[in-house]
Amino acid sequence: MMDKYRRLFPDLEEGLQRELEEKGRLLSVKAGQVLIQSGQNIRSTMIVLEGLVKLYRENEEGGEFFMYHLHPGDGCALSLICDRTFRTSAVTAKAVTDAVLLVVPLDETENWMRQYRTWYHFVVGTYRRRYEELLETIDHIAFQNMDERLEFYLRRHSKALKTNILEITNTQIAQELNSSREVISRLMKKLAEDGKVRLLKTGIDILML
Amino acid sequence: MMDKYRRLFPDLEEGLQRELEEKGRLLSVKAGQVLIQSGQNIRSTMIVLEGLVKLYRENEEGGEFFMYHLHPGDGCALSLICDRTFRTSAVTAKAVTDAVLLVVPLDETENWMRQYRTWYHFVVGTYRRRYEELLETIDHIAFQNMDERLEFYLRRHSKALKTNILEITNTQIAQELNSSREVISRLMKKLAEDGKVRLLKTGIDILML
DNA sequence: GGCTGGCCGTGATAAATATCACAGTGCAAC
DNA sequence: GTTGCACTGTGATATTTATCACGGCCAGCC
Repeated sequence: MMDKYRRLFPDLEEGLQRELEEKGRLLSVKAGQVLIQSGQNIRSTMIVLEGLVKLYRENEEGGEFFMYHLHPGDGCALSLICDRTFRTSAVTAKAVTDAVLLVVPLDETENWMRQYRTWYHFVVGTYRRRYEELLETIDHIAFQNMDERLEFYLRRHSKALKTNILEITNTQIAQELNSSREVISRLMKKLAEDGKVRLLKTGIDILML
Repeated sequence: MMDKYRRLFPDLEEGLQRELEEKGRLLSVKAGQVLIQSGQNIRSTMIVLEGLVKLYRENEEGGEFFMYHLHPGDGCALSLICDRTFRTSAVTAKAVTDAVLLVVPLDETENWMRQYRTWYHFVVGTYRRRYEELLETIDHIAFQNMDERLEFYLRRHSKALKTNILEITNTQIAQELNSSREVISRLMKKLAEDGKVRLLKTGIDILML
């Protein structure tokens, strides 16, 4: 299992590699399992080695809002954020598929930052990518209508899961876009009429990639 | 002027302080001046020493969207992001008031990251705070209606500018919230009726803090 | 004075989205 | 089979926001 690193991070310094194996803890989780909940006090960060994790934002009234996915090799920029006084709203991480995570105590990482150049680049890169994804997300809610946002959502998920066929309910999509089932249902119908998707008994076939 | 640091960053290591004075360049800008535009290739980062800077997101059709302010002592998390291939939409930074910036080449900062603990904390802290503000912004566009967003906007700006009286036009607010002048005008009227603001000839008196 | 341009307010209307009510379908449990 | 449950589709309607069209106000300028 430890050789997973080598594929995901081919250029690790030897020392860092040893430290990761020593201090890191492997964690296997089932699809659907919640990894980080509301303002939990997090004292470790995690890196996805296998599977897919999704992050979303929650508010008081149970609304949730999809932010982005973490793929194998991605770190969680948020774990560096979560150890703060949090308000009622929060960030939640959930495994989309079965997944394997590498969990590292935050005490270690501060030193690695100084000692290992590749770790530094990894952290900075992680922040940068998450930040850009958030910006992209903002673009979509700020500037686009539901139909465009829905298309984007489908594309994004189809890409993340590497499949044309999404097994996902309209209800779920509505939640993650903070819309309502009926609206998604109607928009989906239009997408089907436009030949952009095909509606299956159970799932959606994305044709528009 | 260089003693500005001491107030903003009282705990700098001596070495870092010397480096900042040596490698950093002071830059004075006028209110309204644009500091970072669209996918410019940025090779230096900046720290606000005096004044107020605002960041917003732009899209193709000239829409803009206010993200957050930078206050004295705040660094620009984005300059670490901007040196990437950018799409048509981009981030823009503009001085709200006359301002003084400290500009530091990015080549230096990577070393400081390893050498100086306070710099490390400064950078991580910067990322963390900007990230949180983005999340907060997302909350507002995702979960709230215009009236609530407007209130939040007014509060935020009044706090940032440390004044109850905002000299700002409805047109401008509409742009930054990606709405339209008429909508803001009507909502503002309601806010006035509710006693939350007072509309002056030129400006808005915020009563609701 | 009489333009002009920028701002504001407002009614009328349109478009986008949310909500409500209800019926249908498939499926699993009893 | 029938009951319950989760999901879906759809019409009717309400709410929110955007757009259009207009007139008024004020400051700067010729």
